[in-house]
Amino acid sequence: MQSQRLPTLEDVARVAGVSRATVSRVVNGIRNVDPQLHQQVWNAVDQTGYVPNRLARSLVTRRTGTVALVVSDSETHDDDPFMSRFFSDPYFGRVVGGLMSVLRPAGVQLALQMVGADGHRRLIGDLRNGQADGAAVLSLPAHDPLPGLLATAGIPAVLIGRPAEPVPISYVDLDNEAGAALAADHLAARGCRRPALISGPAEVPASVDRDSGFRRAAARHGHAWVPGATGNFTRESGATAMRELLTAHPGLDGVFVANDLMALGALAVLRESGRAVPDDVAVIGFDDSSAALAAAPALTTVRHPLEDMSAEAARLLLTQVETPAGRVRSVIYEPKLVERQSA
Amino acid sequence: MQSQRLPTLEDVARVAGVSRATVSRVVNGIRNVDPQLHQQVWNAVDQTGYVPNRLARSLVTRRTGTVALVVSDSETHDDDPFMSRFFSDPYFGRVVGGLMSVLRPAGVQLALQMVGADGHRRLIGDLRNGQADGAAVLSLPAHDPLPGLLATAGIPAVLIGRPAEPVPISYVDLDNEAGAALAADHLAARGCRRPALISGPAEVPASVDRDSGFRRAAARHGHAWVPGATGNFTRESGATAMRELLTAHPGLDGVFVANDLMALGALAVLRESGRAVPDDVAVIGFDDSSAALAAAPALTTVRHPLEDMSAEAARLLLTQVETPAGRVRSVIYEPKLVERQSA
DNA sequence: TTGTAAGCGTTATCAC
DNA sequence: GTGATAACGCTTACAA
Repeated sequence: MQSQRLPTLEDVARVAGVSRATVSRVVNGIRNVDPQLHQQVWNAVDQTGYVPNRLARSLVTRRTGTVALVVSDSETHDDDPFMSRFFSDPYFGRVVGGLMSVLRPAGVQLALQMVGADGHRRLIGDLRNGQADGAAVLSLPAHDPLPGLLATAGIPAVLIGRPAEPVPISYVDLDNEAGAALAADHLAARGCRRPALISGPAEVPASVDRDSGFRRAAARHGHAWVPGATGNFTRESGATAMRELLTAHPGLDGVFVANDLMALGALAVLRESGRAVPDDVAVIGFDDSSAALAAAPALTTVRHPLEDMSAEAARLLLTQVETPAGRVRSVIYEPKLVERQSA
Repeated sequence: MQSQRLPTLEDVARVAGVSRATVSRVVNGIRNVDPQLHQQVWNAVDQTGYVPNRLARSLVTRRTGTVALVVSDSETHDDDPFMSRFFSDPYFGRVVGGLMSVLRPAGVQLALQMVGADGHRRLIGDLRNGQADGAAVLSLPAHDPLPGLLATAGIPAVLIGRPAEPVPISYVDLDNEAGAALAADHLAARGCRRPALISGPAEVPASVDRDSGFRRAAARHGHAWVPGATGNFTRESGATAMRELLTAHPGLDGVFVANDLMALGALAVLRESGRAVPDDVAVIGFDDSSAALAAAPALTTVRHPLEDMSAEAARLLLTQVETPAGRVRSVIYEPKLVERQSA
């Protein structure tokens, strides 16, 4: 019971008693058309239930009204399901929400494109072919060639999170170093004498920045060296890292954790170990995701305005789509510390 | 500096010294072609950097290799930003992850389609026009006409969460009533004498089922009536509801909350009020989302295997795309109780 | 202002 | 096996 063929411009034209071209003009709101016919055409559209075929339209206009959200698939190498981890991280949802908040009013749709190391050529080809009008790219592994490929292909694109190497491509980012410094300062101000650090994966530029930002600021406060452990941004990895740290440095009295999810894990381990937060150990997270409020005690954290950043990314992207000649631009957001109970 | 026109089949054909048709056959892996030419063609493809144009292809094949993830926009009427709320809820990410786990290996892409009450006709039209091969639809408001429209249009589609009214359309769902009953039973088994209930929004079928399932089971345990309050699935609304409940029924000793996020809010309020969980008040959530583990104490909750369900939804959808004639099917998952510390 | 006709890049149906 | 050629549904010069 396949549904019937849909009415086409041709059908509408026949009903309205005009040519295909005229119907096209009316449907696309082009002025030069007799009000009389204008009306006839719209009637015919209603009568036939005509809906323009976007594919056909895009084929000729080279515009799709869609942008791609490109997500790197490369982390899949950890055998554990990358996808469920990535997608259920608050990060993904916040980005989608932010993008949609400007895309939707603009009538632009979002297509999710997961791309592995092998898929680059295909992706670039699809984009150049007009599969989408542009691409928003989520934080990639450090040396991913994608930004460069997009740039040289001249595809409207914006990165969410700076590229690891300089590339002539627009991006939005947070000043991660400054954010981490805020955390170090706050810990120092509370009087922490033995701060420690739980970092994110070294392949992610943001991790690197948070790590160096914290260490640099800690050094300013007289801590030439800060013990650290590394996680992969999941709650579990945060717990593991905290355990390591506690074993090696039982006397630590403050810890900066590179994202809230890992901080949650750290909090749980501290509780198990009988340490009070913040009195015995102060904990500062990063992101101010929903996890921060869920934590007990509520997490002091560095606010990462991801929704705003993503919305801005969408605006930059849309601008680029309109004006492909435009300059490469970057927008850097300033983090701020959200003081709650954990530090 | 617009990038050049991409090579087309025609270009490849010229380079390979064959006809367009032959190139098409080779690229699409159709057998009847001389191994000699086969090689020539692939060489030409490499040499030119040819990538098939999906739009053009889809226009004729009526297949896009894309499915739509349809999200209702209707909740936007609460002025507060629906999008950020919806997208940052773990629900969204878990669904996307589940869908992708089967779509991605199948080489199928996902396009996000937000649709308001006005957008139905357009959406159906786009889908019938072959904008996507099928649609996965996320839990809609109770009386949304969309499922019916999809069914009568004969569009391959599957609902995640049952339709409020019977409609000949495939869906996956959780036995929400049974899940809520599990919670009621557990509370009774712990010896709770004064259970209470925090429900989700009445427009969502799942809320209704959890509500009725809990009440019915509570009745079996001798609680003819259970005091309740209603939230909207956000953490804050859970806190508010808990406050109401505590004011009206200070003696309650157990509460079933219709999702984990609201349970988080409830937990915070109970803590503020000086009540110990689970000793003074036992709390059971629903979903077993990441929030459940983040909670302190860790949340006892009803497991909702959303990733599995979404993966199954994707499989059902793909099957329907292959075999449009196929039967309407539903798959109902059994919930189970995950005992942690809050009850 | 309106119509005619030439594409957009594929696939698919034919003959050869 | 392979190559013309007609769709697919639309936009857009160019004519009228």
